[in-house]
Amino acid sequence: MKEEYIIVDDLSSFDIRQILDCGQIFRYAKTGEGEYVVFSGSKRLSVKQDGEKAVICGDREFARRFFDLERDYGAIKERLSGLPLMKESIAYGSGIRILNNDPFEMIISFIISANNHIPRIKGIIERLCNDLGEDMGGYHAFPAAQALAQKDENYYFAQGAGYRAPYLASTARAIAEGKFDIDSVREMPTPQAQKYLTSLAGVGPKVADCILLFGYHRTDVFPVDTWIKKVYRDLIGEGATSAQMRKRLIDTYKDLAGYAQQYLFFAKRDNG
DNA sequence: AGCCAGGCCCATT
DNA sequence: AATGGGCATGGC
Repeated sequence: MKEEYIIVDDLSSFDIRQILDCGQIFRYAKTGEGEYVVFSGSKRLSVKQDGEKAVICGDREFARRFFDLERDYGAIKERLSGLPLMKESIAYGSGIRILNNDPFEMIISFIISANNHIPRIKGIIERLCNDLGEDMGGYHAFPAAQALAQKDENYYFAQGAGYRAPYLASTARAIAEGKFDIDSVREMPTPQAQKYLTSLAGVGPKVADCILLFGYHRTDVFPVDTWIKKVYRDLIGEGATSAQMRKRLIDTYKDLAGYAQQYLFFAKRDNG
């Protein structure tokens, strides 16, 4: 297999550390200073970044889409910078990009993420991949729905999924049996897509928004988690429910809400 | 040691 | 429609 790579020489909107650490992906590892390996579905990419450029090794066409390289993040940040709360968080996470990750992987991963710690989420997902994912020669793919559907909730308990175990078994089965059609989500307006996704066990409003944002690049959503609640309380005030926060934040940032959410989330969680 | 984590489900009101 | 208790696990 020939060695393919992409060079990103404009780093004004590309920082691999920020892209990976902003909470949108769980399968990656730091392999050195400015060096990372990243997994999505059955793919593996490696990235080396210094002060001048980033080099992405792996399937070029896949990488271009995965890292959302066609999109003008300068223009997005320019538009957002005039809106409330944005200036400082954009300055802090100026190299963030929203990945185009695999929808099924996002569904399973964010079910596991509910009320959980990121290091533990990573561990559970890694165990599932090693155990049930196709051996790609040196690493394992994310497991197919059919592989996950063959396991029952006892298995997921044993992998450390806790009370999410039955959700994983149920959702994997629904998808493997074709009762839930992952591709049909693409055709749905966002509210309908959210409603459809929440029909899956373990998927509520927040997890659905994460799936839509990271798996379908639907940016008119705003996942409200504990970190966003902290931001909201600090900057706006007490008393609002998650649904009220979500509505107000989408009203504020509109079609760019998903981007705004990542800048706010990362600045709060990474920087405090 | 106890609090908390990228919340959801379900019973109750 | 809205609210609140319960929940497995392990990092800190």
